[in-house]
Amino acid sequence: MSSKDGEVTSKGEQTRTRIVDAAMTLLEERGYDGTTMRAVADAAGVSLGNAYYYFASKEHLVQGFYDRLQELHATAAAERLPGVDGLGARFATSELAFLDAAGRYHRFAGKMFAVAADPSSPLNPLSEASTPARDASTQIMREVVRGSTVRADARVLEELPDLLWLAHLGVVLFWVYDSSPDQRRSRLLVTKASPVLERLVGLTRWRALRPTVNELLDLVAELGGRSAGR
Amino acid sequence: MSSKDGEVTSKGEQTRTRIVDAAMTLLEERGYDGTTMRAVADAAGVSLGNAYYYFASKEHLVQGFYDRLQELHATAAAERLPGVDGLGARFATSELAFLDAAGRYHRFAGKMFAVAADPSSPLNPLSEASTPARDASTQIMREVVRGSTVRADARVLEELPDLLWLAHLGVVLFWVYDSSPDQRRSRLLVTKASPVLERLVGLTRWRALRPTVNELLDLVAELGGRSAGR
DNA sequence: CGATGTTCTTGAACACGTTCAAGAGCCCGC
DNA sequence: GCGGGCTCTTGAACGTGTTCAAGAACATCG
Repeated sequence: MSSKDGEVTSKGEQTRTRIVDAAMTLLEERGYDGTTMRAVADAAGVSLGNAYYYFASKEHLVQGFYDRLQELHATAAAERLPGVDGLGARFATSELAFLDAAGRYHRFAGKMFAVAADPSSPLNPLSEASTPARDASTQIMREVVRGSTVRADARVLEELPDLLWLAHLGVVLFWVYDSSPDQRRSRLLVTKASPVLERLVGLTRWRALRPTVNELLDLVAELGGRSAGR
Repeated sequence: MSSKDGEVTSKGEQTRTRIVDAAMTLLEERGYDGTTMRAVADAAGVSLGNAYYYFASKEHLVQGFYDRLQELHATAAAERLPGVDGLGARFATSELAFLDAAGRYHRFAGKMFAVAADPSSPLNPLSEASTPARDASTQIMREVVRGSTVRADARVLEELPDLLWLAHLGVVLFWVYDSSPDQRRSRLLVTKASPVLERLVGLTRWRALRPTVNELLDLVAELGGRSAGR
């Protein structure tokens, strides 16, 4: 693949990194629209065409940012989770970690989200290209569930990480649209909703609710974690 | 407003309509990206700049399409709802009406959705510009609830139209990402989920669930129907 | 060393969404 | 009729994301 040896940073890889670094700086400085491919190329010291040699599109370039945000979330969550017990508290911890990590990028989160919402975009959370990012995210939720002392219906317990991932998407959605200062309302949502979530999960052990719970789970299972894809 | 009399179609209004018509035809024929502003202007028999006199942006133009789709949904739902009794059945009827009306545009629904997902877009369901469309949509849900024989907790009953609107957004979301032939899975979702939804609503009358239900409603109320906006 | 194929780089070009100054058409009061 | 102020219309221009043919730099093999 490379000329030299097993060294990770071939010439091309270095250029690629320079481009991503330039892009991240500009994204934070000028937002999505302000970050033109020409500006990125200039800042990275390469020609416009060269940037396209490494990244098929602006969206592919932005995915680099997206992946890094995911990492920040995973790291922060792993740091804070130990010692936290209840399911609700653990979920809240994870989500607050996300809000802290993502806060500085909130101003262009909307644009990012819009780009990601396109099913044909590589940034789409359900797309092939972001399978790693999605897996990393559900992994966090698995950790949230595993360390908790929650009791629930067995099937629910099994599906819980995926369900929490959906809840996380909901939080992200709310956060993206949150125009309150410092996104306080998003934090409010997380702290208020988490106990309710825990209570709901606990309720699934009730005999009388079993049929309804099973109906719900069947529904989720049948429609598949991979949403509506074939 | 117009030169003539109370006639609805002034010169400008006619041109505006011609442009929207051209846009809808092209959207169905060529998809979102294929529908260039130049092509729309050509098809409508006006200059490019003229199209921008009537629509501030491509997104605003597409909103014309969006509004019409909403109308089609409302009309179709109003046609089919009479005689349908249960809440689940009524919701399913409304949603299937939507799926039928929207089906032909599914191929570019993703792009539309992506554009709409941008908080700064006029197409965004929570934006100022789409207040009418949103109201029209919740109106359908009010009708779904009003005609039904559902029994539920009083507060739930009051919030139900808004909650069903959220459920509708969920259906739309699923549909957008539905790549199954003829979007069969979306229809499956609607037919399977509607009875579960009815059952859940019915459960809210249980004494034992009252605290949890109230917690949930408080949460929804506090965070506001207008999502995270101030 | 020299030839050959691969990787990397360039700048020009294209179509697009959008803006804008300029003008055409129209209506009203005089 | 005619001036003045609207509404409506135009075409050129700008900056954008993206493509592409061409060449430079480099690696590999004889």
